[in-house]
Amino acid sequence: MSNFYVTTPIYYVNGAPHIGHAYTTIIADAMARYHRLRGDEVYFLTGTDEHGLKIQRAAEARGISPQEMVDENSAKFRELFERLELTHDRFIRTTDADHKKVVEIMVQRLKEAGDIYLGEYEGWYSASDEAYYDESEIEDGKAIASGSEVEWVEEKSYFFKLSKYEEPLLKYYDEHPDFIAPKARRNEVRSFVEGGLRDLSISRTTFSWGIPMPDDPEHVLYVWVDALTNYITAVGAFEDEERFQKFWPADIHLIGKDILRFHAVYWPAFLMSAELPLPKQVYAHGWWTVEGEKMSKSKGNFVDAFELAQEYDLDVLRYFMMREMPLGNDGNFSKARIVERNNAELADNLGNLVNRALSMTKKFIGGVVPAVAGDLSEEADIALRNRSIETRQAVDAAMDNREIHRALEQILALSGETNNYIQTVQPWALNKEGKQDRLEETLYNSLEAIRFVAVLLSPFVPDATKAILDGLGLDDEHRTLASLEKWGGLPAGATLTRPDVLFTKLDPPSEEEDEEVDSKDGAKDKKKDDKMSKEDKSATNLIAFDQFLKVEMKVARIVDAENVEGADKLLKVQVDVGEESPRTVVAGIAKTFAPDDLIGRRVAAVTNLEPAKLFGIESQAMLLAAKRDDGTFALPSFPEDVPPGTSIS
RNA sequence: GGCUACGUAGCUCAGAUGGUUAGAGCGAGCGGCUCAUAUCCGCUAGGUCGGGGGUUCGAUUCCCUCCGUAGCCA
Repeated sequence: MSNFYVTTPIYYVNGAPHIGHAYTTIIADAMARYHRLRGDEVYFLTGTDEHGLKIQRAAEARGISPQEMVDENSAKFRELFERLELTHDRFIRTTDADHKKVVEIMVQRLKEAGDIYLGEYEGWYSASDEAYYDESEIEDGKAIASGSEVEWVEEKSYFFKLSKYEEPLLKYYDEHPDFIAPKARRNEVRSFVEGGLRDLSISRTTFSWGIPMPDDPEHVLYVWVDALTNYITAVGAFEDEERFQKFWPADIHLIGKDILRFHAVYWPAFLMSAELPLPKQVYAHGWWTVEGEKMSKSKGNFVDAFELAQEYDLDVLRYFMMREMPLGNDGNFSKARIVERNNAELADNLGNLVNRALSMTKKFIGGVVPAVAGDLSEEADIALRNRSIETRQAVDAAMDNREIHRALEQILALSGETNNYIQTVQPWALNKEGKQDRLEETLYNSLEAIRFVAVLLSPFVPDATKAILDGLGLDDEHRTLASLEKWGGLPAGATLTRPDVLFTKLDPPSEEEDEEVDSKDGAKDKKKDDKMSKEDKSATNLIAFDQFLKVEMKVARIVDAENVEGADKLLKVQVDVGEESPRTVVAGIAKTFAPDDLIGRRVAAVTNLEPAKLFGIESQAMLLAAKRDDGTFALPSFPEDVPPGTSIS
């Protein structure tokens, strides 16, 4: 048993939570739950970052106090995390009293180390980006990168001697190869630090919504000292030494890759200066694209986290996010993929496994977990047992390596293996043959394997697995990782209750929906408008003119035609569409036309269709024809004076 | 422009410190079972392992170069 401390970033409360916030926090939650299952003492921290000029201005604009504003916005995050059934131990806010106190002490420490001095800061500043820009990054009074307005600002500022920590940081990275993960990120940070570090401005006088600089309240602390310090506030820094010892350093700071530098450079430097231990790992995860496109304000395709939670079952959402995307990679949030994984892996594989095993137990032996001899002798039984125990170990290893997707892969593979086992031992046949003892053995083994699956999966898919474990009549003791060290932990005698459908199958998105998403351009309007117009269109079956323009149609002269062997409907046709050589087209009109009827005719062809293979022949275009009710075809024809390749519109 | 990754079956990805027939899941095709949520099981598919060059007895795995993609930096 050990301790495990996991953090998410604290989220800036200047907007509504989106999919990225949900993702990070869900991962942290799964890690926390997993370690609890392992018997570790866990502390899971998340929260909100609430100071800064942006907030101050937004509050002014609304005519409310900054505090009111952040209370309101922070509540949204808290509410979201409740909706997502997350199990954080604390939701910290940078406006919390204890946090302010710790920040002050932290600054004091940095000062005592001689790492803070008063200087002058000037430059082009964008309030909305909260960033200074170099002269070269400005055009027409706007930041090129973000397009936001900049103003020339000169102010006194306290600086942190970041430059002093260049060497110590590099040394630390080299001595702790896992400190920054994934590896590619480590290289990135390393080369950034190697390029030289400038001292860091840590205070501002241009706004007041923040924690005042100790001994100089004209200044408020600028974001990073304030925000990053939350990680130690929550575990009792400078306050509860015992607790602090227990959980600090954190095992993992989970972050998005956009804030890597702050966590992998500034934060460790602050901690070195304050003579505190550094976190064991900073892990930068990737971003979700949405249906293949980057999320961005300009595209208006931000996925609102509440909508997400409403649209999908929580278990499915969690499972999908963690299974689909290796931590550290980018991933694509696509409805089709969610449906696929839900249906194939959760509903068909696992859901059906549980259902079939429980119903057999009920039907064949009265729904009570049978008592069986402890020793396994059948090969299939032994294989299933070994596989279960190996899976437990593999999942453990995967979690230590932060390979959540692998862990899930392993667990679902065990579910598949259990389906396989049932297929092999065929309890229904044993029942028919009256082989009662063997029947009970096989059912017991199936149920025990299901217990392994459900326990292992419980940190990731909490609700459905709870239903399974409840169904097996298990007490808490039999739901721990420790209870999976040996096979046979499922207590006999419990009466099973079959849970309701665990995972509802979802309908795959229609092609229409797919296309709509694909063709979604920069429309910044709300989705509602979007949906409306789409509905209108689909209702009347209209397509936009530009959609029509995508179809390339040409006059095609048929130069040759022959029957396709083995296919009574198909003709292999060579058509001249004004290109160097004729194209091969496979057309389904053999029942109406004999090859000889066609040669020389000028017809219409779609020439930019994806090639398709029919009976091994690649069809490089499509002939247009009218299909009569009786299934025969009529071809259009063009006069002799229209050359092949003439475009039709 | 510099740096760092990556480019493997239709799709999503594994993998090899260089060595017999390069793997999985999904999709597709075929066959089987019937306990079950039209579920489950088995078999099949032949992908120049981005292009070219080099090192080597042997490279998809090492090196160089080119092309493409992504990230970081300027």
